[in-house]
Amino acid sequence: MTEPPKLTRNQDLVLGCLQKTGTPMSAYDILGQLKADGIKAPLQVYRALDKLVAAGLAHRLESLNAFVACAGDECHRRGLIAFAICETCGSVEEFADAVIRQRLDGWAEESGFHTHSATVELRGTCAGCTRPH
Amino acid sequence: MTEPPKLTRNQDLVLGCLQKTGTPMSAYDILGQLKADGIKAPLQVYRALDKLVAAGLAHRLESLNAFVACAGDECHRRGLIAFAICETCGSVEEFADAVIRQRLDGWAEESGFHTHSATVELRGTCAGCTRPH
DNA sequence: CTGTTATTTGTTATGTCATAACATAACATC
DNA sequence: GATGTTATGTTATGACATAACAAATAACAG
Ligand SMILES: [Zn+2]
Ligand SMILES: [Zn+2]
Ligand SMILES: [Zn+2]
Ligand SMILES: [Zn+2]
Repeated sequence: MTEPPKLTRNQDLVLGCLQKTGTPMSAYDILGQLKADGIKAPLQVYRALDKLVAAGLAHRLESLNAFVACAGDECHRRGLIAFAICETCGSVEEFADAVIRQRLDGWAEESGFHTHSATVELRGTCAGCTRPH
Repeated sequence: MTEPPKLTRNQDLVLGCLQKTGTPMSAYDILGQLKADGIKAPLQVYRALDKLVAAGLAHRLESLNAFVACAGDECHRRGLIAFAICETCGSVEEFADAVIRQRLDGWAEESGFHTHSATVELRGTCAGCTRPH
């Protein structure tokens, strides 16, 4: 449905790093990992992240000031995504809920608010960390 | 219903500053405003903010890395609050939606996720800024 | 009142996240 | 190959947040 974004070298490196790690990373975490690949300055990372986020290939977690590769299990790239972030193991689950979206849209409509973007993030403990084995 | 928290001097100064301004302020914004009152270091502000947020008298806006006084119109201090942040005028509206809360709780229940805190923030343009006059 | 404990405050230094500004290189398209 | 556009490299700086320790103050039992 969406076009292949054709990543540049830096974008590819940054996305690969996020995917390999699987859990949220700060831009400086990524920078540290990619020193060997010639990435030397924060801006190189932030610029790549901007594009990846815009393309829906990565997400910014506002409550963490960090980034994570899109899980992409379902085609959620249109519409509101929620994140559940485990504070113990760092895992992130993405889920989309049409009802939540509908309620937020409904509130906006009633209030005359024009939404540009929405953030829905849960912080807590994931199932795996609650029952250790 | 909840007891009067009995604010300390610094907490009172910081809350007053937030209330007077009405729109989100960073800790350093507050610091700048309160230099005259003897507040000299970021930590004094952050410590006061921690307590105010814990008491529900102020809120942290994750997507802004900033803080705002609680609007407190309704007794929303128990349960999930959503924020609509105008990117034009900086105004913030708080609202609580039981259905959203229920959906998030439902997802958590199904997934075995134990939620410690939730963030719901909309960024966009408020009614006043959409229709200027 | 007095000693003990817990909380709050003051202060310095440092750590972490993000962007401004400007120069250069790569790439497309005519 | 000139031109406009996008991506990069680099240095410096700005913005947000906390560590660590010392001093003052509040709370409270004896
Ligand atoms: Zn995703
Ligand atoms: Zn976990
Ligand atoms: Zn509130
Ligand atoms: Zn507005």
